[in-house]
Amino acid sequence: MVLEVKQETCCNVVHQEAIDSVRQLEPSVVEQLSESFKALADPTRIRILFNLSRRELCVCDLAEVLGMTQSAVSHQLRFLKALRIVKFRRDGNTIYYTCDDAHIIGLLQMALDHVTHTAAQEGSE
Amino acid sequence: MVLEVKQETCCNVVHQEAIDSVRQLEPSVVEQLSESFKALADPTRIRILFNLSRRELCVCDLAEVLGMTQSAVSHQLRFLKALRIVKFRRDGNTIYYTCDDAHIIGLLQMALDHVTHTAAQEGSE
DNA sequence: TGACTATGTGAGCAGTTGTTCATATAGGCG
DNA sequence: CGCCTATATGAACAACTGCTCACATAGTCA
Repeated sequence: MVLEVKQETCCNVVHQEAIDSVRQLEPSVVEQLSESFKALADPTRIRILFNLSRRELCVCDLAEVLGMTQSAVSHQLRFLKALRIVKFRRDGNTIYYTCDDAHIIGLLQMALDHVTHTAAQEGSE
Repeated sequence: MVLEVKQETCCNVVHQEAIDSVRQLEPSVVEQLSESFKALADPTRIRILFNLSRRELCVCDLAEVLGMTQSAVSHQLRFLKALRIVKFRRDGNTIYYTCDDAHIIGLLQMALDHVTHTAAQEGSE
């Protein structure tokens, strides 16, 4: 019988009590979390969501406001639609989008508050 | 003199008052926002930050807890260090990391509350 | 119906990301 | 010093992202 010298982990200084004490998040929860944050992890999507949380806009309006092509905006809206973060209604040829996802808007607002608050603080220091 | 038929925007149904009413975020603000969300937009980083917000852990501990290589964890910690989201202290060969970034922890907690709350709701419906 | 318009979408491409592998660094200890 | 260990890091690579371009779709209006 061979005495196995298992090098399972990167080192031997694993603090067992520390590891045991950690509450692990469920994989599905972690996935959902990262999905939410991914939606907000892009400047274009942040600007789209910020605008759509304040008023209904059609794709053209968004393209104009963001200074981007209609196609680029449409692709991002598709992404946000798939995550059910934005809603839309059709009026003739025009499609109006909105964002009433309280969760996403909450995250965005919280981060925005922090950034503007921090900036104001640094300005007064 | 040629009559220019400029097709500047994607269409002509741009709602001018809508566009004028939009308050645009400053580019630097948008960058800061997306930077924060990017930090949380990856399952590995979410798990690292969640653990480090609850207790101090060394790289080995994290690798063990996450079931990942020391190298992979170290690369992510480097990323989080660059954003000043995690702090560390050296004790001999061992380096202990923590996360006391209230902003990031707040975002993570808010999203976590929403996910677990939503899951609980759906379970009871 | 047919021309026109607003939006959607697939392919392609450059840039980014997250990991692995091999190796470097840096402290501890004999 | 020399060897061991914990961590850091550069290169490489596959996967993913966000955009552009060309074209498809679907509604309007004559």
